[in-house]
Amino acid sequence: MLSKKTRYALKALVVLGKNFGGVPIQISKIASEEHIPKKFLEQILLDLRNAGLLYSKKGSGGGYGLVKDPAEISVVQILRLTGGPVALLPCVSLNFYQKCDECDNEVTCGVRDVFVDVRDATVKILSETSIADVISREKNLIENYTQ
Amino acid sequence: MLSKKTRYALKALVVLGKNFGGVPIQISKIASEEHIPKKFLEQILLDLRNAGLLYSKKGSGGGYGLVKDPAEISVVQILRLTGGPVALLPCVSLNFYQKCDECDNEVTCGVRDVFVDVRDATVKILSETSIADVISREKNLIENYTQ
DNA sequence: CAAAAGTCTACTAAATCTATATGCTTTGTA
DNA sequence: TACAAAGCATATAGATTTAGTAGACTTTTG
Repeated sequence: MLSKKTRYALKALVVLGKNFGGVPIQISKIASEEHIPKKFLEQILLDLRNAGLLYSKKGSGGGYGLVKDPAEISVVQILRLTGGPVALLPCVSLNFYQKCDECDNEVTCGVRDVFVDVRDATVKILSETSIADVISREKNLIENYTQ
Repeated sequence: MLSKKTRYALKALVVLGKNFGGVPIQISKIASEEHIPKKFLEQILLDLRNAGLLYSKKGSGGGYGLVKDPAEISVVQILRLTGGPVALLPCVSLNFYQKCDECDNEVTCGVRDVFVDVRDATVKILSETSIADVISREKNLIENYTQ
């Protein structure tokens, strides 16, 4: 399960992605639109800023914006930035690897082997999907929904 | 991430699967072989028994065994039994669905849409993989490893 | 200068997960 | 028949993580 942090980050990036090229958007605006606790969102956006994904502008008229085109930001990148391992087992995680304490030899572990496949499938989807893709999916969904 | 409970369950089922058709195996044996806290494993196997997956035999010479052929037990089934939602978002989970509190309309949520795909890919793999498959994967891995 | 907005750190509350403890029941066998 | 082996069941403790809150500070604009 993704953490709320990750979910909120994705939601916020979609908002910022739609606004790419425009004037900065305030945390409080994103927070109220997306029903995210403002103080929590502050921390999250700060993280994303420190990771180089967002720029920020202080003072009146300030806010946040994407540094890169939303098409250049993959969903998997956000999961990793916000601390969410993609893999379902620590011993299978590419970026948050941890040895299984209960495993004698993980190289010959059948369970692990299965979850390597799961990880690969997940990473494939999430690395091929950008924030721009999420936005366009949303557009399609709204079209079909209101039809 | 899968819980320890789920991991231990899978490990134990692999042991029991290898022994399918034989005499019952004791909790303590599985626990020591797989480095699983015995008391914890007791609870887990009890759950699996109550779910109809295992039979148990009390008293001296007792233990646990699989009710069904390991080829008939899918990995996804174990995840679900041991409380591990397969999906990465609650609003996408087939068996542990929960509404996203922050979402106005989940039907038109682009983020959700992406994770539906992830879920489908994961469920496909995990439902097509049985305990017997895990065992045969393990055999192959050992062969290649010792070569 | 005042208000708007982000920055930074610390803390707390709640939930969940992992593990342990305790006492019980059933079964086989000496 | 007594005793030991083994599972059954529930309660509880401890640890970890997550989610959210608080408060004081800095920068920018008007």
